[in-house]
Amino acid sequence: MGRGKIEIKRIENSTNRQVTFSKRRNGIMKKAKEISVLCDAQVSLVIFSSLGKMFEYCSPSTTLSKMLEKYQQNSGKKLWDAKHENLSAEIDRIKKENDNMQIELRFSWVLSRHLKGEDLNSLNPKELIPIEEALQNGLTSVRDKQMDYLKMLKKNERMLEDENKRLTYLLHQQQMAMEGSMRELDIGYHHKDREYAAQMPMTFRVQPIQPNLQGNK
Amino acid sequence: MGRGKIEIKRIENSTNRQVTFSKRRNGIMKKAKEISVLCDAQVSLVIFSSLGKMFEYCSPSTTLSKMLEKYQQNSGKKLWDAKHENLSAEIDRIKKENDNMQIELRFSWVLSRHLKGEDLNSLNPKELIPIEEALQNGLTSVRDKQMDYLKMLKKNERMLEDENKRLTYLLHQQQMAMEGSMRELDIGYHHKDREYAAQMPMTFRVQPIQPNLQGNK
DNA sequence: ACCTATTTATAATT
DNA sequence: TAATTATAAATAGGT
Repeated sequence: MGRGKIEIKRIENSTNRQVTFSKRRNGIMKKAKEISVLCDAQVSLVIFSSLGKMFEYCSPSTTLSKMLEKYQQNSGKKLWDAKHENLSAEIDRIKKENDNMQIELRFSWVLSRHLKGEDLNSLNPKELIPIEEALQNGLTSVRDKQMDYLKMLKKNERMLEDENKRLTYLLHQQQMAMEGSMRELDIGYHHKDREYAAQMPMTFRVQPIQPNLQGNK
Repeated sequence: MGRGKIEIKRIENSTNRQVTFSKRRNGIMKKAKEISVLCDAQVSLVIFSSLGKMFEYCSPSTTLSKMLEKYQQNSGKKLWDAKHENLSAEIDRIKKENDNMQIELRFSWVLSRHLKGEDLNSLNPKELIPIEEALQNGLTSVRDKQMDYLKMLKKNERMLEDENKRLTYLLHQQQMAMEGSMRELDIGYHHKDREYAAQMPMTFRVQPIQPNLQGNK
């Protein structure tokens, strides 16, 4: 069917192979269409080239999905049931995980409730004891922690107060020094001290800090 | 391609159509095989005759399932619709549920830990307050419940003691009555009282109950 | 991609 | 239905 007869075996020359593929692909597609029309048949044809490019034909009266459905009915072979079973298994796995978590959650939830003193009627006196202990311990821990925080705050406060005093003192000293040197340099402007102070940037004005933290004796 | 040219349209003569189908089916199958071999291509071909008979070709290097898998990847079309979609949706749904539960579980777990006085460093002082309150309430509830049980036990104990006294009294009376009537009926057997008592069923012997419950004053 | 000699497929006939 | 055969169609190799 050409200038020379060819053996049906892989064409080693890559270019030739490509060309032949293209020609024969067209040919087979055409044949598929023709048999569909002439013989009222349903044809589905999927071709992948050696480079992975895909080509497809499906008779106009149907779809690939329908064809495959019929295929399964006809052949008894399962095309997507493997996938299907994988998914089902996945579902089972996740559901199990879910159940376990639900149990854990329920457990944790019940414990929380008991620790909050709720739903105690479901417990017998013996079961109340560890709960009571846990609560006692919890309360102790929480109060210890609060005490820690308190101590920390007070310590901080003290440090800030000390630092404040120090700064106040330093600034006062500085101010005194400045006023002193000004008086020496320019006695005439002495009466304008208030104006001068008003022009001074805020950062240089000395204000004793009023801590608003509540210290208890 | 034959003794005469034919138009590509449905062959009305049924026999001719069948014959043509058969011939062309062979032809197309052969072509499919050839392109597979010559061009290193993968071909899947499914044909249904107008009477529903199925014919199939698939390149030896692959299977229909694999081809269809590749088809889906390549085309983005979904072949295994409803069932598959449903399962996937189910998986998504359950996974979401799972995630939510995990979050809840984590939350509940952290709360439990806090209520047990663990991991308190992750809380700031403000957050400690509700925990402390919850613990205080919990402890109160638990102790109330314990007190309830105690009261119930003591009440029970009292009731049992009273009942005991009553029964002891009744039995004693009965015994006295029996001994009296025996003495009247059979004075000669009076000295065999001890033997008689030994043959008496245990249930009729009066024993004062010794409660082993610890009553506090 | 086009051409065309040649092979191949197949429509009509037996 | 199967074989035959004349002819249409497909295509290999060349340009």
